[in-house]
Amino acid sequence: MTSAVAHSRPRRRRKEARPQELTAAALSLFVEKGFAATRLDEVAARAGVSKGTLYLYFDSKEALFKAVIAEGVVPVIEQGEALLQDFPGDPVALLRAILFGWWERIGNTELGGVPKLMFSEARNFPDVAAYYHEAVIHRGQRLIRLAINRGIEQGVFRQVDIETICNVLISPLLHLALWRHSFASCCARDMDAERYLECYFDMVMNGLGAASVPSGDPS
Amino acid sequence: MTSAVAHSRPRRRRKEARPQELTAAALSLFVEKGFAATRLDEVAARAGVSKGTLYLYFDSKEALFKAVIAEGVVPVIEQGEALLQDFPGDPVALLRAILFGWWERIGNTELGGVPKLMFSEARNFPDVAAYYHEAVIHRGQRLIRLAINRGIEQGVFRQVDIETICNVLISPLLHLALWRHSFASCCARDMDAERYLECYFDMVMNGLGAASVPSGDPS
DNA sequence: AGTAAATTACTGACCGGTCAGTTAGTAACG
DNA sequence: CGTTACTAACTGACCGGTCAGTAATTTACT
Repeated sequence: MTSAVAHSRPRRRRKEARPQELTAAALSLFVEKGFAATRLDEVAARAGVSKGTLYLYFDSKEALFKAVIAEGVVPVIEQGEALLQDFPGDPVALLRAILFGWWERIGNTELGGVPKLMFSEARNFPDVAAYYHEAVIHRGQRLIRLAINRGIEQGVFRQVDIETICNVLISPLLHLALWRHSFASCCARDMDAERYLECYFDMVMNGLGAASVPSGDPS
Repeated sequence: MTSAVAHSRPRRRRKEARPQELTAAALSLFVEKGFAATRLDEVAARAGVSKGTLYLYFDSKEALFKAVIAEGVVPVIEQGEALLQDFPGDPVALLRAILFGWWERIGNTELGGVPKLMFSEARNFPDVAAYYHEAVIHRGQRLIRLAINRGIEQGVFRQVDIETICNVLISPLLHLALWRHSFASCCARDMDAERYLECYFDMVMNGLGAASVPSGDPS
């Protein structure tokens, strides 16, 4: 972050930093108000520039959308792949690290609004959807699949339909993230995230036939 | 006899049937293209009337949205409540009937697009969201909760956080429905529903500590 | 019966606001 | 000076909502 300077907003020339600032502003607003409801004037304003400037760096609103994903979510997937690569612990701990890692780095952050965005807009922007599917979903599924596979090989998990189960396993996390970015704001009685996650992981481990490990707090 | 103009449609007056026809058309289009992207001209056209007529029956686009829910989803919830009332079988069969019933009557029909609609638009239309939460979500949660409770009382299910687990249980079904109305259209081969449901219910039953079908699991 | 008057379901052109995208021009550098 | 990052005013399509008018149907009267 650049130190905030004069309020009078002198024109600044910061070609290097602009794209990052714009995608950050766009992520916030997309998550907050939805893609369609976000005006590009707002995105530009929040990034401290005019709408014209935005168009110097991105060809269209859709291109900005794609950039938000590429800068925001994809790096987290890469972190996950690195984690899998050299993970020391047992399969239960690995699976836990992946699922709770998803929650910590995506679900429980501003990025948690991205799945909602994607479900909402996939039909309207098939190109973006295809990119997201390839760069995020597919790779995320692979992460979980490999972790479960490792567990089955070691006899820690029972035999399951690996290909399918990764989608089942991620569902409750997605659900919680979707909830937070939709109904949560209009329902006093909220889902308690901590309780939800505990209940969820307990359920998953029982479902996989692994003795439920009394879990320390994530983070 | 070249009666020149051969006008298109003769005007028909069908006051009774209109609201139903309009909500049906609206459901199709909302599910197909999303709420924001659906133009009221289209809805009217599909129902065989003009946009002006639509406004004779509904005050606004939002009112039409609410009517779509009230006519489409709420009756199914009521069916579920009737099912619970006088269900003959054991808790496992009851829970199965509720969850698979949801899939058959909502997830696997046109109504399966409604959850996506709601997650997408809840923030933009808090009134509709509040109505949906009260008339659908809350009552749906109650159904599952009662079924699980019955299972615990009879010692068929293990002790779990009932309040929380109903949200976990419904997640994979929601996920599948969301998928079908978003990425499915842009990803050639993905998510076989039957296989998914089988894997899902097997997981749920193991997670609840009830031996599903096959494995001679002790205790 | 016929037919005129009254009622009501319906139409479609129109309005006003919104917003993605453009461009002519301005300020900040070297 | 020239180049370039940037701005602000602009455009044009789009769409929710309106309303003056029209066609279908019923009622009233002969």
